[in-house]
Amino acid sequence: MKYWLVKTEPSEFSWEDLKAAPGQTTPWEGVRNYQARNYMRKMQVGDLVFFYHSQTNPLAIIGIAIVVRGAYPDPTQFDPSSPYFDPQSTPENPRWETVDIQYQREFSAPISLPQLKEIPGLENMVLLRKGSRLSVQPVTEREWRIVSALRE
DNA sequence: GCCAACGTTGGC
DNA sequence: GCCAACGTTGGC
Repeated sequence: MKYWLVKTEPSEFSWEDLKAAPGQTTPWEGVRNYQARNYMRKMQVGDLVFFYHSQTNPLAIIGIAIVVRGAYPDPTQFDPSSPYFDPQSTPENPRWETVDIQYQREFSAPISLPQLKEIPGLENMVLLRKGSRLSVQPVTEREWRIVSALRE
């Protein structure tokens, strides 16, 4: 099993949206970055995912989701009415993929970015690296244990 | 709203 | 294949 972190602007798709989704499950659509896509390709059913809110207050990890379906072509790339439409992508040769994630648990309180920066052992976490913009990131097992131990 | 960091595009 | 220009992300 592997561990991951996904970033989202809550004005686009929030933790509350995930909880309210049918089956508390959503396709993680709209990722249009090759590195992030490549990580999604490595995601397997049962992998755990930190859910992080960006561009908001507080900047924080809110809870944990679980991968319930591994990578498959992101349907929004074929939909001309979608903001994620990619005219260069075809069903025969799709460029972008998505995974399905499901709500797993919510932390008793969000773990904020400033707080994470204080915690020994997280110095190399991708989220905390300067200029890191990756919206889908790997988390090491050790980082996962340190962060999840901060909350019930 | 600013701006640093990063990714992508396209001329050459 | 280089790299300047441009667009986007995201913390502050």
